[in-house]
Amino acid sequence: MNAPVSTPTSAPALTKNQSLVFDVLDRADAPMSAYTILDRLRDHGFRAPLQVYRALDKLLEFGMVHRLESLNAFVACAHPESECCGKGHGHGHGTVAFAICESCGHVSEFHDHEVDHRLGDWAKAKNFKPAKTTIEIRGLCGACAA
Amino acid sequence: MNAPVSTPTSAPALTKNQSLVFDVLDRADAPMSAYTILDRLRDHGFRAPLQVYRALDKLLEFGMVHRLESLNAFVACAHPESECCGKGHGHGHGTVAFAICESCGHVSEFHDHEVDHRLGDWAKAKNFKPAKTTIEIRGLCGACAA
DNA sequence: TCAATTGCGTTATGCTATAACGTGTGTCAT
DNA sequence: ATGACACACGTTATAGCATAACGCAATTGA
Ligand SMILES: [Zn+2]
Ligand SMILES: [Zn+2]
Ligand SMILES: [Zn+2]
Ligand SMILES: [Zn+2]
Repeated sequence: MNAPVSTPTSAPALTKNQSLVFDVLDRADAPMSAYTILDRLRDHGFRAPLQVYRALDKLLEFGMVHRLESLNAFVACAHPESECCGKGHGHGHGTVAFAICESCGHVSEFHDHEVDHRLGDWAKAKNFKPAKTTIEIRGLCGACAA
Repeated sequence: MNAPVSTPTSAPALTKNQSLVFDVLDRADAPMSAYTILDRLRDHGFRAPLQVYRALDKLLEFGMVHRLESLNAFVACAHPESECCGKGHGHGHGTVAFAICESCGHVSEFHDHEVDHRLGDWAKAKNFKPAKTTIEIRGLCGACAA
């Protein structure tokens, strides 16, 4: 009864907890910490941080959620469809960058091919094998800077 | 008696605590968490995390130390001398990137002009005002990948 | 001399993340 | 069927990272 429930879509089947966590993130208009997510889901039976962290781990693995390292918080993936650099695994995308407004909390997710390649070239030159790359720009969005 | 002690160098004068924290980081061959630094300095009278965090805040402000967001840890600045993009404030440097080996902990700090400008261009196009940019590549260094 | 500023030390607290245990439920080869 | 396995789940406890709030001491510069 705890197995993932398949859906008519092509996305990975999510369990109940995973769906609940994803829905909260997807509806949010700013990054959320695991504990904030937990509080939002108390009415749905969530009682402990691990319930959130376990769901987040899977959602991260599926590429449906991103972790913002500079905030210790999470956002639903919002990268544009039909991205370049698809790595074959369906929804997959290459390295992505985030612009985070420190005033309103809005996050813009984007991909820059050139940046990606520059960093890849550096790694190749140094014989470094990248596993995961984090790019986060903190600042003020257009609306808040005006 | 707690005022900064001036030195013969051009660097900002550091207080005793700031010097102790910086020395620990400068001698380390891997990033250190604030609590690890604290433990290293118990013999020098450090008793509480705030003593470390306050010193780190200043060292970050001086640009002598960097925070690795994906590790919640700190490293002494090791960017090459005579960098481009100097912003006028002496030691100052533009956005810097880190390659972090997940096996041996070694960190390489580098600056890539092209990446910097690409991200700057994106920001300009989106009317986003960057305050601080984080670039961290986690992976395996040449020695560990071999 | 009197504020304002800065650094310091201490205690307490809050936020973020994982360890370790056991349960239930599907899957699949035997 | 039945056992082994993988996986999701729930719970309690603990570990790791960071700051709030208080007061004191020294420096600086009106
Ligand atoms: Zn994405
Ligand atoms: Zn904003
Ligand atoms: Zn540096
Ligand atoms: Zn290494």
